[in-house]
Amino acid sequence: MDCLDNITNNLYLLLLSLNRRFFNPHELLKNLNIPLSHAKVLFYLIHNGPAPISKIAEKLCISRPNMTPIIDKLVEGGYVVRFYSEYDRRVILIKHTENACGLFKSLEKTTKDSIEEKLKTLSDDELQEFSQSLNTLLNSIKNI
Amino acid sequence: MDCLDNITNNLYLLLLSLNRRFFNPHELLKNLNIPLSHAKVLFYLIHNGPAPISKIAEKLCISRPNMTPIIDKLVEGGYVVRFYSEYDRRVILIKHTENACGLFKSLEKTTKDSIEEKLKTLSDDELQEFSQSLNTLLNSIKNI
DNA sequence: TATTGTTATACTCTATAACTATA
DNA sequence: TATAGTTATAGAGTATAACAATA
Repeated sequence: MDCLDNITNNLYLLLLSLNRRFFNPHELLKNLNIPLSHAKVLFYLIHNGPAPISKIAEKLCISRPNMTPIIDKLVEGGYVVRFYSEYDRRVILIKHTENACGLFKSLEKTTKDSIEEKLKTLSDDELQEFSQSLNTLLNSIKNI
Repeated sequence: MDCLDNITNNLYLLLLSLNRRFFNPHELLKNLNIPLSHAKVLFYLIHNGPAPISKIAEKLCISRPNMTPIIDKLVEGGYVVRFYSEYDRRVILIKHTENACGLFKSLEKTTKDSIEEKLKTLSDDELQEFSQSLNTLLNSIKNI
């Protein structure tokens, strides 16, 4: 029976290996050719839906005053739109556009193509075993 | 038999999940309370040994002129030292100190503690299965 | 002539305090 | 009085071109 320490260490190693050999989200977002903070805002909106500026700032640890130029640039680029809340006229909500989705879709495709290239170096048997283990991990992680 | 597309997609999902639920190296380095570029230089030196300034700059995609203030700060903090190459007097080599090792060691401990906390929510059976799958993945990844 | 590291400088991103408008 | 978003502004990080020392 592996002890918890050992498993923890292996999971730590797995993360480092995956991030080195496949991709890490930080390097990935840099490939969008927009500042990292802008990319994080788009990523947040795509995964969480429209949100007030203060909420985005709080969740992403970006200071509220800096949100103004960030949103300005994203509006300029056609990646988000501003609209007032119906319930509180102080609140401005931000919503991502189809344009933003397209940006991330193409990034996802590039990444997956690169992963696929690397997986091809495994034999069929190895790949099958790899796939089963992958499914087990994904299921366990859902329970955490 | 799972197709390659499917496996690729699952690996992509695994990376995103792990980075969200456990840690991602970028967020991790931010916890060092030094700028990300400084942390990356230290990480590079610890994993690759002493190196000339231009080489570090090239590998980490940092412009050479910006290396000067970065190294200055790291020297100030006692994390690295400069020394001249014996073979080429133009070259200044950078070496990390024990101080830098300590910084990363404590970061690693904090991270592993947090991972361990999360793994504790799994049942013994789940944990055992998790551990086996983890080992399989680590082995396959070595072959990629 | 080419390369290493530096200086000078302008630009962008970031952090803090103070402001307005709404509640 | 408290909150949302903005403005103003200073500071830190980054990118480009030009420089001195060495090869």
